[in-house]
Amino acid sequence: MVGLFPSVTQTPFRDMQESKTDQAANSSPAGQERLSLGVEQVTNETTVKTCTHQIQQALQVAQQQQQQQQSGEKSQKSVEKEPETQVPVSLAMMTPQVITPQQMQQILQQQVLNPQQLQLLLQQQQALMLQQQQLQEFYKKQQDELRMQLLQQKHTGKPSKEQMLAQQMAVQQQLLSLQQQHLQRQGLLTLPATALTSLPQSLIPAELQKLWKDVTEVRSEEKSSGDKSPSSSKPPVPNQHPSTNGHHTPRPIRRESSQEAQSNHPLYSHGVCKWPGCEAVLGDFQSFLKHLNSEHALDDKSTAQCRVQMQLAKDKERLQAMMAHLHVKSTEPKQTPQPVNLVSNLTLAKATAPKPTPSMSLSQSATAPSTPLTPLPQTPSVIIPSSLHTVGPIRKRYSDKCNLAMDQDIVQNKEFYLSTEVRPPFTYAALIRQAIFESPEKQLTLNEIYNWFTRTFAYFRRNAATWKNAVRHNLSLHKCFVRVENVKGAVWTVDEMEFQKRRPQKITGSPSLVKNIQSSLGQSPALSALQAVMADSSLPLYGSASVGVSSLKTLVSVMHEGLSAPDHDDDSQSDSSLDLSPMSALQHAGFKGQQMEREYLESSMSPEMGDGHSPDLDHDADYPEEHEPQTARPTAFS
DNA sequence: TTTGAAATAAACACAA
DNA sequence: CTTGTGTTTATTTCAA
Repeated sequence: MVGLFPSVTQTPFRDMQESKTDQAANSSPAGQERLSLGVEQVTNETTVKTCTHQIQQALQVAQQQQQQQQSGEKSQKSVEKEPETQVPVSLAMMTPQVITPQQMQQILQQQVLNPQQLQLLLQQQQALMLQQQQLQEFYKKQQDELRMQLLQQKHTGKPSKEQMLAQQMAVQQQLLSLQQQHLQRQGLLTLPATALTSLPQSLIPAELQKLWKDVTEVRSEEKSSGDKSPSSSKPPVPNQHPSTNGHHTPRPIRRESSQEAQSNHPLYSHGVCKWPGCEAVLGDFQSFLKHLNSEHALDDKSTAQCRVQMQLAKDKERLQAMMAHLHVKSTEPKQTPQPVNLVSNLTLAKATAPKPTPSMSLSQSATAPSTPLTPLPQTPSVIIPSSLHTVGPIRKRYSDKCNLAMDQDIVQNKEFYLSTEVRPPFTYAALIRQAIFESPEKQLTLNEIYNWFTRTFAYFRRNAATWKNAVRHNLSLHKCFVRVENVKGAVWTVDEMEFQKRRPQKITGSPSLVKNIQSSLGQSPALSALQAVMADSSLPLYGSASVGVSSLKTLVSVMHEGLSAPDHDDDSQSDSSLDLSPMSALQHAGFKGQQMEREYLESSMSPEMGDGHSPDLDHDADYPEEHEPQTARPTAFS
């Protein structure tokens, strides 16, 4: 892809093309972060290893802050914003944050952290350690189970890394919910004092307590002497992790309570305080506020509880990252960075594809959220960030040859395609054919074909002018598409004979990939699409996950808008609601050879095939026709 | 290096 | 005149 960049030159349409190319090229800084997600992140042990790293990060952050403060600039903003949102969070994505006392001591000695930061670190540490303990238990248990299952599989079939990962993923999922239940049941954290006593010695020596004490003392001093904390002057940052380095974990809550005018307080619902483990019943909102201020004020306990919640969130993100990881690299764990070179990434992705992935079922189900195996509704959203850049032309598609595979793919990955702007790995011709086949009458008007595209693929909700043109072009170009005139106008049908005729001609896409499909039909081309997408993606998946998918999405679309110039319509929103109805009926009842043949014989040009069919092609019209006051006219230049 | 298929862009015709 | 539809041509990219 990149390779083509410099070569694009002489055409009169260069402008447009370049803009496209830019999009593609833009996606280059890809997977630096991605690489850091190793297989081992599932295991708990690694968390310890990374402590040092974390500390270093923390130090850096702290130093940064110090410099800023010293430089006399109004540092509040940056102090609060930058470190909180950037460094630590992405860091946190990787591992739970646990700091050894020694490290803590070191920080203290270096005095790069202010007391508040220290306090937070400590609190965080405590909460996390507690949690880690619990986690460890679960992990152990689950991993044992895993082992058992794998052993069993060894007898029945070949186990694969992917399967294992999938299971780990499932485990992680389970874990998350278990964790939540667990913690909530316990009223999470009667902490920290009680918790401290039960923590593993290796992690929680008296030393730490001492440090803690020091810190709290300092803090109270500061407090009394006039706390000019950022929080007092700064508007709250929504969605911000009060995390890692953050001053004032409880800040958001406090602010909320003071500002709160509406009663849709996130911590207040149906007369019950939703503070973790609280559940206090409070008649009205006022008393809730009082309760909030008195019971959940800025204290150690609250802080720790916040930490835990944060950790839960992080774990959730971790899970998502894992899932994303599995999508991308299900064939090859070591698909390394190559951040710039899309080509090599793509090649790599392709190169790995041949290896028949026995676990296709995994990726399949993973990409199809509707599948029982992966009930996680957010599945697509994990992928969204990367796929947001409308992936440019991936010249790796399944030819029409793999009709069956394609059908299956589309069906099985319907939600995936619907929610993710991945280019479907099929040719326009194949897609058009599919669209027509899915219609009850095996015929569609042009507009209905358009609708099918937008309805079925998120990808085709952009650049309408482009792909619509392509659709028309394909309809005209290929003999296999027959225009039939009827009362209502013209509809398009598929001449399957013709279609079959051209099939053997060629197979686009890597042969091995195709072979793969042929050999096991259940496989998911979406995987390859995904791979391509991920390879193309410029978004550091992990860094981004910490930002939050939705905000990221916004960000990316902004980027996208800024870069990709001329044509795209914003028609996509409304129809995200549309649902499975037409698709579920889509077990297209095979091809009626005779019908098509007849039409074929009548020659592709005969107007008035009559038949009066198409009584109701309007199953398309049921859909809120999203978009499209949009002009199909090229707006790019004039 | 050649070649064919597909994607993309665009010009043009024509009817509503 | 605009828009949607349909046809055609040219160019580019990719993979065999």
